[in-house]
Amino acid sequence: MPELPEVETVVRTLEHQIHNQKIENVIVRYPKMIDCSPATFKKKLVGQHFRRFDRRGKYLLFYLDDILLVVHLRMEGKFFIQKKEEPINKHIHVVFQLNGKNELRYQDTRKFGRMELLPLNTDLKTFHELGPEPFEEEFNASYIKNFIKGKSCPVKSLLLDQSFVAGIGNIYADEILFACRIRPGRSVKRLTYKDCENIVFYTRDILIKAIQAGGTTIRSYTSSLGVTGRFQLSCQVHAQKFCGTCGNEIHVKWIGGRSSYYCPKCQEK
DNA sequence: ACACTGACCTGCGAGC
DNA sequence: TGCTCGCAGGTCAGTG
Repeated sequence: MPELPEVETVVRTLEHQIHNQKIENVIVRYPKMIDCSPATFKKKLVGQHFRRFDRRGKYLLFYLDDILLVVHLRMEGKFFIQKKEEPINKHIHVVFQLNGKNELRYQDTRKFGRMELLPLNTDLKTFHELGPEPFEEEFNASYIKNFIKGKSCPVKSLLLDQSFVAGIGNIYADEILFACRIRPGRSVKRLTYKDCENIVFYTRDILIKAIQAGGTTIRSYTSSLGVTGRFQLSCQVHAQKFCGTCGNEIHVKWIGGRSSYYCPKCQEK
């Protein structure tokens, strides 16, 4: 699933492939995917060029000449650069026809992804109620201590809360907590200052390693150039049967509406 | 204000 | 074999 590292990989790959390309036409095949009418969407995008590429949390940011196109891939959203004559499968919901032979196609089996158009000067700091980026200095142990004051949720829910820190999803939340030796169900009330320091350290450590892996393991699909960095970080606990460290059986618990994987031996309550 | 639940979607695998 | 059912996961609206 696209979390921060995968979104980062997609952004950098697309930047390489379609920088300065012009949108000549837009076809919206599933209107619920966008935040306005297909006619408006098309009108605002045709004639624009892809000038700059960035990421905020799990959101992809495409800076065009006069407008900002924001895309959230949710669970299964993928971008492909394909030749215009290539057949369009039923899961492709938005097509950006570019100058030249190619199209930028958005595919999303479960139709969960969303696209929106915003002014170029949109304040990304408070955008979608997002918290700091994991690599910003603002995300530190004192910030965490302050954020959890008066709260009582499980620490797993804290990591998934995008207003706490932007970009962590279910898989990396489990991996970060394993590295910190904290059980996902532990209340944030029981986090020590040292735990908070560890959360900051291992969040960055794991995300950096995942980004690096994403940069090197992009898989090409059969007839098209895949732009989704489908890396799979070798997980220690998430979706594993046995602990990568002690070999103990991994437990799965339902926390905050998500399955959470942990090692009862390596991670403390 | 905070915490939890269901809706949004489709494909896949388990169980009958 | 063919059916139903539950699960996967990010975000947000709605409820308690």
